[in-house]
Amino acid sequence: MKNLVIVESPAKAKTIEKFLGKDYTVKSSYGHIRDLAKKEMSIDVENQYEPQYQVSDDKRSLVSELQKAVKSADKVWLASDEDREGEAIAWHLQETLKLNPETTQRIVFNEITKTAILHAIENPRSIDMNLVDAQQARRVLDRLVGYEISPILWSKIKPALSAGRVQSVAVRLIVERENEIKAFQSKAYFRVTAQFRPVDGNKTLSAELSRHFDTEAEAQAFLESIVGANFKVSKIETKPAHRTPAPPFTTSTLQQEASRKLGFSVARTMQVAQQLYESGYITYMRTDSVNLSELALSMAKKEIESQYGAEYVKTRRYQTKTKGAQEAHEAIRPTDMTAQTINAESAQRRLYELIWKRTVASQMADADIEKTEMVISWNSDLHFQCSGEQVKFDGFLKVYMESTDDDEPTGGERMLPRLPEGTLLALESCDADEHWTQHPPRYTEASLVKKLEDLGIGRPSTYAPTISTILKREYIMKEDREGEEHNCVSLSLKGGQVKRTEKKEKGYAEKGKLFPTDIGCVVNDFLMEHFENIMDYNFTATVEKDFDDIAAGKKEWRKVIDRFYVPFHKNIRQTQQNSQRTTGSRLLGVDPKSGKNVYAKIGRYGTLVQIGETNTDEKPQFASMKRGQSIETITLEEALGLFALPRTVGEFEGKEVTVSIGKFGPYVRHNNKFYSLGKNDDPYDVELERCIEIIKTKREAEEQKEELKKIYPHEIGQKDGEAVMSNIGRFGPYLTYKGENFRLTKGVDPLKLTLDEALAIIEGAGKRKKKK
DNA sequence: CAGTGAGCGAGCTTCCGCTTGACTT
Repeated sequence: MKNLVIVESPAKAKTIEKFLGKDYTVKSSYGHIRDLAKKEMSIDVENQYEPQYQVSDDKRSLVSELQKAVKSADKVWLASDEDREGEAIAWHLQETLKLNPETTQRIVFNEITKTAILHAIENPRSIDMNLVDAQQARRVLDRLVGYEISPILWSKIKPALSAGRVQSVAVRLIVERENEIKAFQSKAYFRVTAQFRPVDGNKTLSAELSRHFDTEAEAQAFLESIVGANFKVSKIETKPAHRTPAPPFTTSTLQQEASRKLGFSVARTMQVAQQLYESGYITYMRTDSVNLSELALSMAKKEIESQYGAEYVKTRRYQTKTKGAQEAHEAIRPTDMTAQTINAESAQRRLYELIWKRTVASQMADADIEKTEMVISWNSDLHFQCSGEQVKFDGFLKVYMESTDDDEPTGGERMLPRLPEGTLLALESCDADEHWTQHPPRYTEASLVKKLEDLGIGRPSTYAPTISTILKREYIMKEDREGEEHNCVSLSLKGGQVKRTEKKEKGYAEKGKLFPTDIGCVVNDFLMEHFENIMDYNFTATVEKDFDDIAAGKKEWRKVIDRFYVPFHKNIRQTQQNSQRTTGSRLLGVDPKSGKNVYAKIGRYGTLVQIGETNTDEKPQFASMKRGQSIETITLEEALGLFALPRTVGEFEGKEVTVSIGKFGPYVRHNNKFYSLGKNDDPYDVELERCIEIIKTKREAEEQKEELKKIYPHEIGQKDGEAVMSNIGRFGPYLTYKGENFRLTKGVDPLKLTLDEALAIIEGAGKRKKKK
């Protein structure tokens, strides 16, 4: 072996190996190989913030494998990504593998094409320590912030909470949006639409009044005022317009569109995209760049020409405008543009088709549109207006149209009849319909990602994990909510008469929206009070400027960190000493039975209600809140209802049946045995019948288990004097041979396996193990 | 396995950004 190339991703390694030929071996580092140790701070604050790096446990065998490869290579090429993290990965590799900086080649390419790679090989450089230092500053800052603030939350609010530069701001966005919604006052208004017909024609025309009315009386008066009025077209204007396609996908725009068009969660999009990437269908899916390689541009051009004709081609080179973008990769695109679809399972196929359409459309001509605006007047200051549009040349619209985040579906644009100015119109009907103003929309996972990206917070590889972190910490919840119901009045003018009807209407339902929890709100308030600068939406942008200066060699990373850390750490010490324990406590009222106060607050294990005072001789009573209850909305009655557990539901087989909630959730207790309640059972109103059903089901399952115990472990046969056994475990059936376990694929009946079949499975699994 | 919430004090929790395969009984 002459040349060893190390890249970050194994799929990338496979592709590159094909381009480079047999003189090159390409291996992957699987991302970072070293990091600050997880257990403690691992930053020597006293000694210039010296970081203490450590090869992570799961990377140990990989590192020794790389070490071996290095020994048998003449030359090592470090080909990690061309960005801050990639440069650091190269440096960590150089340090860990003890490579000689003099002879080690650092190469970069931001597209995986043969020309780009060969060009890179011809232009090696050495590691850029300024860029590495920028990464070290980023890493150290994030560790200091996360590991110094989190313990304060443990002592002041609740154990196992966390804070960080990215996650805490994400929670803040959701909490603040919820506060806006709470402060929002929905107001009724009347929208007036009218149907006209040209006096000497028969095609009707729908138009909207230029203003809304606040009250029914105003709307009524208006409708009465236009009875018998003479309407005419006072203005008609036709204007040409263009529409341009959206740029190719980045991680964040892919997540947004897959959410809107396919209903995918952010995590699901990334999981499916990873499968497409590993199968070679698309380029790398974690990118902030909208750039397409020259190869991609020409492939797209050819494909559009042959499918739609040359007039549909427009080669476009997009500029990335995202704050803090590092552009180490191409945009997300199909590797083969001639494949409009692929033969794969539904989710992969649909996501692929979305990527294909978006990429191809981005290289297509503008759509030419003709917009028509019409104004209808009568003897009044007000007027009716309508607009229409006609597509003259569809261009990219033939392939793809981006969706929007608006909850309100926009009416399809229609064509207007060409009526000359002065045309007299007859009023067919006019309706004034009551509507209610909508509160600002809550974030979806995807719209939160968009907001974070706009603020320059987080990276393509962390958007999905950030959302799952704040969900896991229970700072936020993902939920559906019905639209608010309103009584809506409709006034309809027809034949000179106004008719009034009234009906209940629901606002737009919200699906998969992000709501803050009590804990999320309390933690957010605490952080806003004590760590305002970290919570500032511009904090990341500000430190990124410093990182850029470090990368440019204008600042020293340790000094940048010192300037941040000294005041930050002082604040940490003061907050730990001076701030009160925060529980978000709210007084609900007085318990009529005992005359004691009832509170709702956060405890060590979640939200709870309490009767009586703490810090008195008499111990207060506690009860956990139910799902869906919150400190802010729970009523005194609901709170008192929570003390109904443990509850006796009746008798079964001569023994009492009680229901309560334990450490592991709600349970039924009978004859000193415990049975977990189902997901949909409410311990506060579950009935005896259902409890007995649960008890019987569990008994049956146990009997079945006993039966299985009689059959297993089952000996299939012997080989080399050792038994081949099958057994049933927690994760399904498996085989045992020579002290090792082998999993069976679904649907295989271990009792029907022959010895030869079993040995084949064992051998197959053994091979896979060796490969690693 | 089937409280816990006060207080005592042991030992635990925690960040962001790169990248995939774990493989249990």
